[in-house]
Amino acid sequence: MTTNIRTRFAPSPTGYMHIGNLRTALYEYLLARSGGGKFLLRIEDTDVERYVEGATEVIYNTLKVAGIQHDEGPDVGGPFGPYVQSRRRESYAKYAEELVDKGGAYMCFCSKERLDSLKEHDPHAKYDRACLALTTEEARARRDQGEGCVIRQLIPDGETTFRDEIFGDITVAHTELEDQVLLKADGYPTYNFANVVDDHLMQISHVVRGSEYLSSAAKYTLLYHAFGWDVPVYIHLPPVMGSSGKKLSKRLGDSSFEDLLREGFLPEAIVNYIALLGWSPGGEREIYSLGELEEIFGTQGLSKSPSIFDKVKLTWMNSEYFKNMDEQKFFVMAEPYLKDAVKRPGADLRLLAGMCRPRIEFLTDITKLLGFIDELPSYDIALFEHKKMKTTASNALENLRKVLPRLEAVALWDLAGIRAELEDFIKGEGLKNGQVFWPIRTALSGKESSPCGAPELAELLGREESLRRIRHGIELLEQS
RNA sequence: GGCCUGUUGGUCAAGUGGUUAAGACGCGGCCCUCUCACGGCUGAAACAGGGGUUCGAGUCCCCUACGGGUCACCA
Repeated sequence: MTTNIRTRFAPSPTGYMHIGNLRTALYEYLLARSGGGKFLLRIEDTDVERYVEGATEVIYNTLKVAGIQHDEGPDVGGPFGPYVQSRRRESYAKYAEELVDKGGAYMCFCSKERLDSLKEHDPHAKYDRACLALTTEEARARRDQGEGCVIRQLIPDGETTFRDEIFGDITVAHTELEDQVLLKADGYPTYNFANVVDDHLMQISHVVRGSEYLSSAAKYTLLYHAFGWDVPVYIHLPPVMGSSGKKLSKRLGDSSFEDLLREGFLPEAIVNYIALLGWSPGGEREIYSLGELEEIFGTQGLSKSPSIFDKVKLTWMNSEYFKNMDEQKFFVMAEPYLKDAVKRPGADLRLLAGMCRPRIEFLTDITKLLGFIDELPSYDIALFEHKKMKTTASNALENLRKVLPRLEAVALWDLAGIRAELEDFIKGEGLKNGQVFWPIRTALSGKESSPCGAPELAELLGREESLRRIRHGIELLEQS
């Protein structure tokens, strides 16, 4: 059994961390943690043209907020640095030379034009190996004279079989493979090369990446063989798709991690949701903290087929996180929204927080939920009619008129006092609860639903405001 | 187009030859109840199609269909 698990998240800094990327990072992190190993971050910035300013900050921040902390990386250091590929250039050149000497690669001087012309008749034509005819000495001499060149991998005859943890054994005939460029003319390595070299040097044991690399894996395997290095365990993840059925992307308007946070999703909920998107621990449980996931994660639960990102289910999970959250923590998070929604002095914000908690999917829902407290919305008297409550406009009016003086006479305006008075009234009149509670609740809130019932509303609003709203309700009913 | 690969309810998914094919989200109904929400119960809803192998196939094999990936001096 492997005990030295080392995984890595190796994004290229494009400035946009989509959910699929984050999930990959999460699985890499969980795999390392579940085996007591290390998780590292490596920035793959070998494409100078695509570099985006500030993009690495997005990566750091996303991982931090998600709680996916790396043990080694550009910002935290580590024994295998630097962890930024642009700062490891000499290393790639050195290994490329080594591979040339070992016969696993060769220099190529072909121009872009010549390469293009090869594809004129067949766009899928492979490089014709023209430069393979050169001896290494000839090639080096030309290069020393300043002629631009790239280094290409020499694909031998035959076929390669590699194993993927998810997909099993895959065999690829070498005729399908091209002598791909390993070192570009600008001296930078291609992803295909840098990845293999770095993964080896950083002693990565498990390579987790998107399944778009599956068809390249044979080439990487050949590279490891050519160097005489151990091949890591491959884990190719199927993609996360948007509701369009296409892979998640910024272009299609799919939300990034940061977008989701802005929309009000909790990082814990997002992490929990994406952990289960393409992986299952088995069993029926669905709510897991990051710490719990670290304990139970394993590659055997990984799915082979793509998954569609479902914001509706994520929304449900978000509300679950509010419901299960520590009371004080919820209050601290909700407080700004509560204060914004309810300006009335003396409002019991903790009580309100407790009411909102099981009723919200997002913190912003609080505003809608409590807006009626400061100001009674204008409402239609049709609200007083409720079939199930057995209320009509006329009996609502009648009951409100009757109960008003009773409420006016309540000595101590608190929940117990109000409730006792109302219950006594109902009993005395021989009515159903709803016939009294419903009209009062309606008059007090002006809404068809409220986060609490009539007595609670009355206490919340206070004697004066409550009586005022009930009188207003009576007036509305009288006018019709 | 070649090659690689996938396909269980609308969605996420369990299932590794014998099950009435779990569970969750969403949707419908009921209960609780002064509304809404929570909670509880419940319903509709799936093995892409066709051939094999087998006493027996969602599970193994083949073909077809549909989908995804890849074929760059991008990652």
